[in-house]
Order: sequence, then structure tokens, then C-alpha cells
Amino acid sequence: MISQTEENYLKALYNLTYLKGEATVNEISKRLDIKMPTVNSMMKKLSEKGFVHYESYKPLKLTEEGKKEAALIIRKHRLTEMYLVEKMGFAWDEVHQIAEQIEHIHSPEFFTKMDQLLGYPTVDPHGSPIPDHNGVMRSENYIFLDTCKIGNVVTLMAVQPSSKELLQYLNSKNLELGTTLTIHAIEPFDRSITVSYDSRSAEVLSSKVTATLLVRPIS
Amino acid sequence: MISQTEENYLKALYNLTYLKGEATVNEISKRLDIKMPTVNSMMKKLSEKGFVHYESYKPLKLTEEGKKEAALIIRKHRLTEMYLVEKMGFAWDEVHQIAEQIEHIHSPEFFTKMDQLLGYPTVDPHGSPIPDHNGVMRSENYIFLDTCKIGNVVTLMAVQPSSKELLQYLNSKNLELGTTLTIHAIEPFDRSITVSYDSRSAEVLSSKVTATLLVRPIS
DNA sequence: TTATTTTGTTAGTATAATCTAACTTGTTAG
DNA sequence: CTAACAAGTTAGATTATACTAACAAAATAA
Repeated sequence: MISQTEENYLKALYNLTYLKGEATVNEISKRLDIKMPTVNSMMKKLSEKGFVHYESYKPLKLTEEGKKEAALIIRKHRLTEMYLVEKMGFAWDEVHQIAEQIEHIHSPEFFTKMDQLLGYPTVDPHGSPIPDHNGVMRSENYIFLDTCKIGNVVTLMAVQPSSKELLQYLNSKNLELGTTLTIHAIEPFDRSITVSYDSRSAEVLSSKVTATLLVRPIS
Repeated sequence: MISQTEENYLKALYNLTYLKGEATVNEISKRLDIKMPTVNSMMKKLSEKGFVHYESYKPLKLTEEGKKEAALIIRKHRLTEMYLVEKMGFAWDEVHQIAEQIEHIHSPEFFTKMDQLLGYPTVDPHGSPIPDHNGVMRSENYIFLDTCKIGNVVTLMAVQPSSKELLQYLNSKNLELGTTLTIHAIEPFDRSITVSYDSRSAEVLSSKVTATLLVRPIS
């Protein structure tokens, strides 16, 4: 059996290793707000259980089994977020905390039912892909808005990482998934970007924001 | 803050004290399958926190605050069961285990939303009353089927206590909440009762069953 | 390349929730 | 009424998850 606490460590490790393939004790410590020695001993424990590759003073990696476990927890999280938005009428910035708890429910039938009622969705309300029931995540090749060039036209596909504050900011600007943006200017000094979309002809987005917006180029 | 474990003790105590007003360490121990010394120290802890009246060698009682806490957990449980049946299409004998976990979710909005989507129900799928948001349970004055007399016509209103096995048995007999039963005979030897309902003219129910069926007399 | 800082590890402590063994109190059957 | 049994309690051990303090290794800066 795998405890709720262990699940949280696996999920953190999965998210941290998503890009680089590895993560450090220090990074997990900061993300979970848990002191390093605690993280260290938990990593040893998870290594015993076969979920993590642990070697003294070396970066951490998930084993294949660890990746699968983590992806299945993330699947439950994202299915839940989708359900809360689509079937219960929550806003996309209200669902994270609730999903953070429901992801630990042990009941295959419950999540199967959700999946079914939602029509087997492949992305969550923030555009992040939902791993399948084997823990396989179909990775889209979206690019971050801050890597685009002047003149590009792109569609907003996902927000990553997405804080509640960021989502509320996007709401206030009427920026939703699926919105098509045209890039008009990039300020070299602070890398802020001027875009137009819908009826808005010149919105300025800071680099802090554009670094979290995943887009699919149209032209 | 009140832990998930503490919530389970409060709920057990609430249910055990529902009829008699008090319960013993031994009863809680058996119900939760936790040894007596563990229960004992937890009762002291809950007494410290103001949820339980504890005195050595005396029966346990909930304080008013304890009753309210417990009723609010039961509210979450029953709302969840109702939601699972009404909105997600689960059968009434499948929902207990899931609700047992979801009742510990901390999110007033989540349960408020459920309540709203269900149209503010007052009973759960097993006919048990749902406490209101102040922890007040409207007690119906239903009677158990085994206290009825020959010739009585009654409506099945609730099943208490309801095990998965019992619910499956009732399903197999097509006995649902709201079914109207006519009592034709009571066997003095084993107190089994012969009833008719729907197109069934003579079904025999054992006293083990009739002692769990709460009914409202029609005549 | 050495000194300093950051990161990782070990050792020991704390708290929550469980257990077993042993003892005490209360209840019940002769 | 007392002996035996059941229920309640106390004491001490165990496991999971956290912490702090102190030390070791690795990375970085001078």
C-alpha cells in the first residue's frame, strides 16, 4: 500500500523531473515545504519500494514503476479538475485545492465513472494532458509564448505551471484556452510581449506570464 | 484542526450514541476494529479538545460541539452518497466505501455545490436523514417493520443499519425505498413476516431483515 | 586552488496513532 | 457474597512522518 504522503512525494518528483528527467532533494524540499532531511529519508524509503532511483549525493530519478504510479495520481487529479469544471460548474481557478484531496481517493470505479461521464477527455481545464489508465501521457509539442516571434499567430493551449493568482489574472484579461493571439511587439528590455486577441488590440503580457503560457503556432 | 482519524471516532460515537445517548469504549473498539487502549486514549484526547465527556469507568457521551462536528461529517457522507447515486449513476449498494473517503474532504464549496446540484435533499439513498449545515438532523418518526401488526400497510422509508449484503438482498427482492408493503402474517416462532408488494403476493422476510427496515404506516 | 556557500546526509528528537502485556475496576453467576 | 469474567486503564513499544543540530560532500567564488 502506498500512503497519501508517499503519493505527494511521487507527484512532486514527477512534476519536477518532467523536463530534465531528474530532480534534487532541495527542489522537492522547496516544492513541498518539507525540510531536506525528511525528504532525504522519504527518498530512501521510496527507493526501497522500487519507485525511485536513489544514490547518495546524486540527483533523483523515478523508476518506470514510480513514473506510472505518479502519472496515475496526476490522472486522478486532472480528471477531477475536469469533472469539477464541466459537471459541477466550478471555475478553473477554484478546482486545484479540491482535486489535490480527491486525487488520493482509492476507488477505481469512481474515477472510471468520472472519465466516462466526461467522455474520456485528454486534457484538463488548464490544458494539461490527462495520462491514460496505464499512466501514459500523450505529450503535445506546444511551445511557450515567450519563445515566439513578432508576427506569429498562436492559440493558447495550456498554462503551466498554473497558480490560482495567474489564472485569476488571465480571467481578468479574458484570456482563455483556445484564444488566438497575434504577437505585435516584443520589448527587448524586459521581454514583455504585446498581443492582440478577440476585441483587444494591444495587451501587454510580462515575461513572467508568457513563460507559463503554452501555445500552438498557427502561422 | 481535526484529523481524519479523529473524525472517524466522532462519527462512530455519534452513531453508537444515537439511540441510547451514550456508548462504551468496548463498543467503539468493536465497531472500528481498534483495540480498547487505543480507543481509550483517543477518547481522552477528544475530551481535551472538548468533543467528548470522558470520566474514568463511565460511559462516553458527545458534547454539544462533538455532536455538531459528527453530524457535519455525516452530512458530508450522506450528501456524497446521494450525489453518487443521483448524479453519477452508482447503485445504492456501491456508494458507501467511496463516501467513507470523500466525507473527509475539506472544502465547504465542494459540498455546498453538491447540495445545490441535488436540490437540497433531506434524506440519503438509504432513507437516512441528512443533517443540515448546522449539524441539525431532522428526526423522522419512522418505526421498524418488526414492530408492525398484521393488516398494517406501510411504506419503506429507510434501511438502518445498511450493509452492502443487505442492500443487495433487498435489490434481489425488488424492495426499494418508497415501496408499499402489506403485512399478511407474522410467524410467532421466528418473528418472520409475510408481506405483499408490487406484483409479489407473499414474500417472507426474516426478523433479521425486518429489524433494519424503517417504515411509515399508511393504515 | 583554496575558502566559502550550498546541498546532502546522519543522528537524535517529537507527535500521532497504533499495538501488547499487565493491572484495576465493575459485573455477574454460583 | 465471593470468585470469575468482562470492561476499562496504564505503561511501554512500534511505525510513519515530521523536525533540529551537526557533519560531509559538492559546487562556486575569490
